[in-house]
Amino acid sequence: MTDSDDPRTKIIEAARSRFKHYGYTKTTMAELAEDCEMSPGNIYRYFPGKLDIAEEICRNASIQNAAALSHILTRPGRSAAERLYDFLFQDLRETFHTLEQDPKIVEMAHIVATERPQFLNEGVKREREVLQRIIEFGNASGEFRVADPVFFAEIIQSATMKFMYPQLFTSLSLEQLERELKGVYTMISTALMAGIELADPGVQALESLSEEA
Amino acid sequence: MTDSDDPRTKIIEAARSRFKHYGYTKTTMAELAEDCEMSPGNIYRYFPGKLDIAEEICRNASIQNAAALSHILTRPGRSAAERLYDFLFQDLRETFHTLEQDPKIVEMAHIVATERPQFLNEGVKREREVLQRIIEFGNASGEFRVADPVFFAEIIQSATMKFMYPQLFTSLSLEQLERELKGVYTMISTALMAGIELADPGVQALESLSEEA
DNA sequence: AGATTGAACGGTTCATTGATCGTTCAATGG
DNA sequence: CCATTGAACGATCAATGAACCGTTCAATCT
Repeated sequence: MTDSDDPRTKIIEAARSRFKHYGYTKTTMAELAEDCEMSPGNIYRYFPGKLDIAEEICRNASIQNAAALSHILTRPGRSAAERLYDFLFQDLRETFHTLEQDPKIVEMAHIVATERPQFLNEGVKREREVLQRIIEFGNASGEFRVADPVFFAEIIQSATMKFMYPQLFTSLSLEQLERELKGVYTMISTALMAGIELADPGVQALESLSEEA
Repeated sequence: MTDSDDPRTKIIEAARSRFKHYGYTKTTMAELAEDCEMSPGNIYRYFPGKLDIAEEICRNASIQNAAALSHILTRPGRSAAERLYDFLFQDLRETFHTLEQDPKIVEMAHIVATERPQFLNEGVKREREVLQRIIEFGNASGEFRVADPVFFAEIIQSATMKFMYPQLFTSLSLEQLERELKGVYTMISTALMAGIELADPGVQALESLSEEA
């Protein structure tokens, strides 16, 4: 492998292993350096700091997750609604299981999300692009009638936030989450198929509803 | 007033004032007792502990909020969709402003929610009953066609969770939250009007969708 | 000269101790 | 005899100082 010669990937791999087993805070730069057979100072030739190593590990995982989700787009013989269903449930189950079975990963993710608020947006945006393509697929096949797929993808993310970061918000079991997600999915797909006149800047039509009678 | 003679309400009022100005943790039972002109020990004749006083203050606020929301049901000349809109936006604005302008209230609410996990469910249930009646109103007027109003009220709460506890989850401005909420509202009302065959135990029909092709 | 080192720096964390606070209950008062 | 007190108890919190860790950089090596 040409990768393991690259000091950057060597550091990333050593860090991923240590962060997973001992946690981010319990891992010292000295230990990391020893694993890579270099001095602590030398790590800083490849990364600005410890947090940037964790960020890159999380980003790689997020990219891999988004890639797995994008495969839903090319599965043969599925309707747009079915692809949306697959997307939502695959994402829920995937994140639920990773967060469930190791708390050390949760710790790292939480620290990166807190210290680098912009990072979460990246991942959300990556997933939104897949959602958007599912909606456009539905529009093309005649299944959906959505005016603004970009904005509607954002709305779907708003409405399913509870299920995308499961144990951050609630302490519900996977069964309970899936039961509720099925309901939310049915509501979303019903709206998609009914044809929704939703557009991002078109808020004037709604504005009149908020006035007092 | 017959209320101010009652030691319980006297304690609640003194506590609300102190918790609001100095915070829950910074208020001591000794100070509370002094305000009520009694000994610290005597408070325990009326409340099991400090946390129970905070819980009752929060519960009163939640009940008052739910009562204000239930007034939406009797406003004259509004459609069911408009009432749903009022409900969602009134709740967002109300909680946003209280949490925004008083960090001490946020502290108290956060502690009560953490130490008494069941408490949040109470408040959610109170609001759900109002939502349910809005849906039933829409069914009766012919605007909506919802099979299971109780379950669908729960689904609306799942889909609008992001907006009901605004600053717990995101750091978005009120304007951004309202922009997204308008989108989610449009999606919900579209589904409601399209007529949704959603029922709580009816998950078999969806189950087949999750299988691989 | 560029790559690498590892000791030195300063900020943070950690354990220890002393004070404070929520809670209890034997003693007091009515 | 019941309501109320306030001192006493144990748990929690704040303050102190020491150890540790992330980061830097002058010295060293190749």
